[in-house]
Amino acid sequence: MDSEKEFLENYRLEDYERPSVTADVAAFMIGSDDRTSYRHDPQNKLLILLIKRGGHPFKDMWALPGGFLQKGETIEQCALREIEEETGVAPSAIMPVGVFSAPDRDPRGWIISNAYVSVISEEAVSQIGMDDASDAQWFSVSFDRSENGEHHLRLTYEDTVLEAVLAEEKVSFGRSTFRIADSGNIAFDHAAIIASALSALRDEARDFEAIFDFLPEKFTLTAFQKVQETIMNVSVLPGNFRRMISGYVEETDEYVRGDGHRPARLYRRKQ
Amino acid sequence: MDSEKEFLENYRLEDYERPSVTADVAAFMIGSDDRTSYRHDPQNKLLILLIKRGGHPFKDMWALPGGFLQKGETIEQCALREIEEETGVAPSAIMPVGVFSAPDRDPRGWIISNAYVSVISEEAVSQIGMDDASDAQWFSVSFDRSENGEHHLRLTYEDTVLEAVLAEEKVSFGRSTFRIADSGNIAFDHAAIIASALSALRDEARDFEAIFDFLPEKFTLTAFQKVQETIMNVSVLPGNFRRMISGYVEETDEYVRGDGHRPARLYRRKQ
DNA sequence: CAAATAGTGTCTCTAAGACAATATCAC
DNA sequence: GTGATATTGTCTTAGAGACACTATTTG
Repeated sequence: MDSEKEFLENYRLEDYERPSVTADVAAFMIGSDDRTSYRHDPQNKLLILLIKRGGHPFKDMWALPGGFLQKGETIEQCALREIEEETGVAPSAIMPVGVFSAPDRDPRGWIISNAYVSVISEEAVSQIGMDDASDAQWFSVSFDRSENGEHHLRLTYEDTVLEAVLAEEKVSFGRSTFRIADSGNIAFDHAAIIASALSALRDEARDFEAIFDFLPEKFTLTAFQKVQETIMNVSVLPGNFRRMISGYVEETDEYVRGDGHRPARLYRRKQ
Repeated sequence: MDSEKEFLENYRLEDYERPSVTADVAAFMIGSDDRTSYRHDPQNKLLILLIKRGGHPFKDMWALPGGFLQKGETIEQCALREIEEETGVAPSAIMPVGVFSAPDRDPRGWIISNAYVSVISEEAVSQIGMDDASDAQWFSVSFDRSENGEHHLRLTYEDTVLEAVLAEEKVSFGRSTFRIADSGNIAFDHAAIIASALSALRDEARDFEAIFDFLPEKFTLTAFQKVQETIMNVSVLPGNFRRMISGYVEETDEYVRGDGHRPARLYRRKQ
């Protein structure tokens, strides 16, 4: 096994005038904690898929799933293909986040990354199952703004904690990008990509449409609300939430029972 | 001057595994009509910059300004550079719209386009001036949804009318893309890029932040409102508009007089 | 019955839409 | 004065936040 230095000396993108192009995907899922009592409903967690790198550069560090654009496919197809290769599941939704093209972002050379957010429903993944020893794992996500305006991204999987610090930089059109102050041992510039992906996800989740992609076809309104709260990191009073989404969903005749409290009606997406 | 067929036979992107990467920019400006009477304020028009192609493919057709990503620059820098090369003016704002990567979108070969929206203030452009015989011209824009759900994009400059028809296709996250039904003699897939750019611009203009990029430092509230209405293609009662933006602007002590009616106070962006 | 969630109703507050009324200038 | 835009104020309405109250289940 050669050193990273040796590896980089031997690795050489030939000097054409074209960059290599990749798609990197921030794939999110909503997971559930164990329930603490027979009647207490479980808490939700926002999870993101990371891959442990097997080779140089950034060997043994965690990175977003992604890969090179191949001839004959679109960049969206590339992003979908990469997620399916890693999880065995096709994401129910995909959305572009931005293009990361700083010339020095990849030590191998001139490689630009098209970043995507994708969303996978919990039931699809649980049917596949994921090996604990696998190099692909779901990390629990927290992303908050601290007092001094810095953003702290914290990704946790069992004993592994990746904690990155990012500075938000306002650019035109009222948009913002993230500059890495501390990569927290996340490979490449992926800490910044994850921060942008979370921002994009939260922006979209405000109009409820993105939420359905996390849910099965039929769901309780409380499940809907918990997903929304997990993504947005806010909380709404249940009565008000029901009123807000009433136009987006329709009743079914089915109920969920056996949870130690009043059964909840199942709803589905309207239209 | 050889034919397009001959040109394509001689043009050959060598068969590496990497695409060529371009930035194409939809650069918008707000222009003014002539005033119809001494006391009537001029109407506004939304304008977009197009370049007449001098070479194959799509020779003599109109296209968005753009060009190839060069080593050592980011894709945003490439987009800014292309606009400045064509207009002599640096855009006051730039925003990514999407990546267009269909394998057959460019007859020269595998070329993917990073699309950007940019905004240029009228005063900057009018100082430069633009030659009527130039291959770069500002086209007036109209973009509407017809009864059957199709979108009609109409770009006009003097006698030249480009009229494209696009179908809106819903993709995940409540987003939509445009498929070209009739390119209207706009080069490449640029009709779809322009439609996406207009959608993105209208999305952003809803929170007023994007509007400031079209305006000089000091402006009247009516000028602000007209820009917003021109972009969004809606109209608001003046009294209500003033109330809505009151939090975003602050008064100056200056007034605009000489327009055949009551002078208007100049405002500036707050903060 | 207790604890938990499911579901309904109502009061308040804010922001947007409609619209009326006044102000001020160039000609 | 006339016709245009500038500016302010008020009435109404729609929707979100707060909160109280009832309903229904499991252990």
